[in-house]
Amino acid sequence: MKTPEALHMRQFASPQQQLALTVLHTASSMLSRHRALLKPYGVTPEQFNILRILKGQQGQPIALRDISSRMIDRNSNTSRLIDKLTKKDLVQRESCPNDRRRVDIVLTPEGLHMTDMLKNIMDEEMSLLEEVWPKHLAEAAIETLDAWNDTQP
Amino acid sequence: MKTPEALHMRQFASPQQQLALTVLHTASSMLSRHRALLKPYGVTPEQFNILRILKGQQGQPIALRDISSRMIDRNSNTSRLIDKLTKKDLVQRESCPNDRRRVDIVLTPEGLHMTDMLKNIMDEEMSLLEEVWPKHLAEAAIETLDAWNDTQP
DNA sequence: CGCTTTTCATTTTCACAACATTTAATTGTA
DNA sequence: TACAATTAAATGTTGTGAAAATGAAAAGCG
Repeated sequence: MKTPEALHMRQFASPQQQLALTVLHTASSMLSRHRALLKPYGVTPEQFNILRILKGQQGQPIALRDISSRMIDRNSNTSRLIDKLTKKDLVQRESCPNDRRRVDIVLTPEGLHMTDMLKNIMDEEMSLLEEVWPKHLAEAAIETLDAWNDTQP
Repeated sequence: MKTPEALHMRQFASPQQQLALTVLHTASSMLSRHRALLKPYGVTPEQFNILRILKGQQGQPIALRDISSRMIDRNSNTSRLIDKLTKKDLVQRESCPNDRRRVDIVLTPEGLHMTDMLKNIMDEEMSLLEEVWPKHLAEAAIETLDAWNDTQP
């Protein structure tokens, strides 16, 4: 269902305002799908975001603070999310010898396995997008949205 | 900051996947701004969403159920959000004579006043988008995103 | 050195989302 | 008409995001 229909809005103040609402609505809808896809595995999209970042580290430890700064949602409570992942034995905290304030995080073997599996599921979901969005239109939309993101600190 | 820089991602699996992450990141960033803008008035974006829907009704009552169906985030607990707004005397519950299960919601005069003020603030915020997004690019991005939304129920 | 400031992680508080259950009213149907 | 099924809203519980407060360690500086 397209955004105007979904929000029961016949007309918008401007195309720019309509795009803003469309972005918010689309993100909410995508996130719902991701949540449902990951749910059977007891992992939330926010937790998967962390797993994905850790996988990108290829075994190299990364400080909690640096995980936070790379997350889609900057303000989430990373400490608590790491707690959850630790309880599931997917990640492990390690003390950082040269700076005792820091806490390094690494994937456990089990966490790596889980991440690989979830990544397959999410990649499959993402590949559906390729049938909906022609490459050049996707690239154009990225440029448009990032033009705004670039005005933000 | 553009999305790849913000997420510290050098490259993406596909432009489509990059767009998905860009949409999620943009929405999160926009919502943060809205939250901060509305905060001085003790209203959250979710609550403002309801106020905006009610204003669109132009004084005509609307059932709680119909508010839910028009919200950007479909999953929110509208009953409780209405509670918050009622406590602030911004909206009022009214019994619906032809169906006593339903509860009609209307803006109070104070709520209308508050909504007008907040709408001005949000419209000003939205007008900044007009400087960033040329009209035709905004229209193109809307079409692209809604092509995906249209595949969703 | 000693002191303040900054940085990093955790904890806390509040608001909302997710999901299940409950209560009440209406509809459908034998 | 009786009664089950459905619908609407409220409520209870748990988890989580947002933002601020707290505590501990390091850095900066007179």
